[in-house]
Amino acid sequence: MKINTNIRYGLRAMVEIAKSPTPVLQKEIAERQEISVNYLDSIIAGLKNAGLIVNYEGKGSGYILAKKPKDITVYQIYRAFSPELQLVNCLCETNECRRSSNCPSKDYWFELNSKIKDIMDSKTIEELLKDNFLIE
Amino acid sequence: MKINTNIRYGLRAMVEIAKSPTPVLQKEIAERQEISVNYLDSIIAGLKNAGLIVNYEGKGSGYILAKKPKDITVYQIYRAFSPELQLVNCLCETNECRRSSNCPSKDYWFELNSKIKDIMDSKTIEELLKDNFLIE
DNA sequence: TTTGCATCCAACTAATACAATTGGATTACT
DNA sequence: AGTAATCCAATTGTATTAGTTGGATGCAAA
Repeated sequence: MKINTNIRYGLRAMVEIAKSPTPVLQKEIAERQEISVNYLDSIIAGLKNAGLIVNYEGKGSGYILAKKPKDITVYQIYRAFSPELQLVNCLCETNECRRSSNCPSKDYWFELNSKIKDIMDSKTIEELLKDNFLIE
Repeated sequence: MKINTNIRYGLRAMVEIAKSPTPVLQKEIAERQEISVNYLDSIIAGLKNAGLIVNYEGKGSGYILAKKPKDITVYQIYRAFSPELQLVNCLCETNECRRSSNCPSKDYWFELNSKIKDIMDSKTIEELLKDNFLIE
């Protein structure tokens, strides 16, 4: 069970954009977060595609959040790169196995799945920054 | 984010053993759970190695739980096949990156990591079976 | 003591997923 | 036109995963 690079970098990029008072260039995110500019390409694409960030062209260009930090959750970022969380394949009706209707394991994985989703969906970028600010 | 086959099958095997009033042969687990006997080899080995099941030889042989169902948690089964849950590598001190001390992402992953561990460690085999029995 | 199961164990393979790079196309401001 | 940034597709190398194969070992009934 791991969090993959898309999501890790995606969250870091979002934090970087959220922290900045002015629009941020991809290059700047890459530098500040020490991520390859090229690799960041697909990360930015994912975030943009998911409607989490927008960019303007021309002078003073760069990326900004598409919504308020309090309206962006970690799960939204997760979803920018992956389909709905599905810890085990049999949680999806089309992949159910014959034992499904009476399977303690499946029931448990479903429960865990929901809880993880909840934890990710109840944490916003705003809270993330606030938590961090308190420690500094 | 996925639950791998070792752990899925491991949990199913544990449930199968817990449900049975008498010791269960590997072959029986395989049949009842529709898992290849051979593949089950390594699953059983993991569970046994972790001290979750034991087997006796001779007549009436088979596997039984090494502890009471109420003392076996899902996280123990997880641990039979993997090191401690570590959603992202930088949670481990030896893999920390330079930004670590002030990284909102890391703090969040740590929090999520703990919560997932808690959810897995607070669910016992006993509860798993009880929950399932209520539905039937 | 031989035969038959069942467990035990290591090596191997095929398939997939992951992280990351490359190279080039497009866009739009200067 | 030139430059810088974004956009996009294809490719690579590596690691992980799921699963198979084949055989060694141990025990007990015949």
